[in-house]
Amino acid sequence: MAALYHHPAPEDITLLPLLRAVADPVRLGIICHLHGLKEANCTTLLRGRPKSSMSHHFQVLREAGILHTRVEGVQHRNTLRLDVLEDRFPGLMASILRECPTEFPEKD
Amino acid sequence: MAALYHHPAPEDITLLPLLRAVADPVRLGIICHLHGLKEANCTTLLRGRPKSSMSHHFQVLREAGILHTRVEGVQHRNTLRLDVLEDRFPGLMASILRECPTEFPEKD
DNA sequence: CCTTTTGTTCTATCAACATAGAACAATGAA
DNA sequence: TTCATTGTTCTATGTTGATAGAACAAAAGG
Repeated sequence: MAALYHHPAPEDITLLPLLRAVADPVRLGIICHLHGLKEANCTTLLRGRPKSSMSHHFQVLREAGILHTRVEGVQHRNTLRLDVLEDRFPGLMASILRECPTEFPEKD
Repeated sequence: MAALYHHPAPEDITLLPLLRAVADPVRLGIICHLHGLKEANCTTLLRGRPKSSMSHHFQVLREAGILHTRVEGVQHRNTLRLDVLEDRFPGLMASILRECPTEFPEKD
């Protein structure tokens, strides 16, 4: 596994990549789930999807500045960077999280 | 031209299609420009792009519930549905419009 | 009627991206 | 060391969607 992840600095988080990252049903599900759980690893949110797919989505969210990954032993714990995002784009995540479905969908 | 456009009712505007509509550089530019101009027709925002491309983007924005098109003679005037969007997703458009670039980019 | 302007629809093409299997890497435990 | 667990990386595949030309449609004016 990569020893380190790169988390963009707040000033390097830009709107368009952030919107593109959020505008996907699986990633929106991850966001909502993380909002509820506060912290979760990749496997916890698989829901029948392959690990490689989920790993990809976590990467997109990470590079967009939406979540932070902390390595703890063999697990990688992810949290939303809500404080940073609120600072950078006030009200944006709040308006999205307010709409949070319901349930993180199973695959299919 | 189509005699009528279909504008989704506020309760039929959902988050994911809205985010997908906004998460495009050209459409984000249209939104920001409309925010400044209050009203504009398709041709006004061409910026060297073909009409068919812009017409497509206006359609996506319309079907996502983001803008309203009013036919006036041969021109179709577009406005943001800010009141509806604010009602449906409080703070969302505000946080996006706050980031409005700058300038609507020329093609290339 | 003919022409101009505006914008849509049709169609094709191309690129970006989501999906997913397989191999690999890293940690911890037996 | 050996094995299991976790997650990444590589690679291929398939689908979605943006781009754009061409034909079409509707309105207004001559």
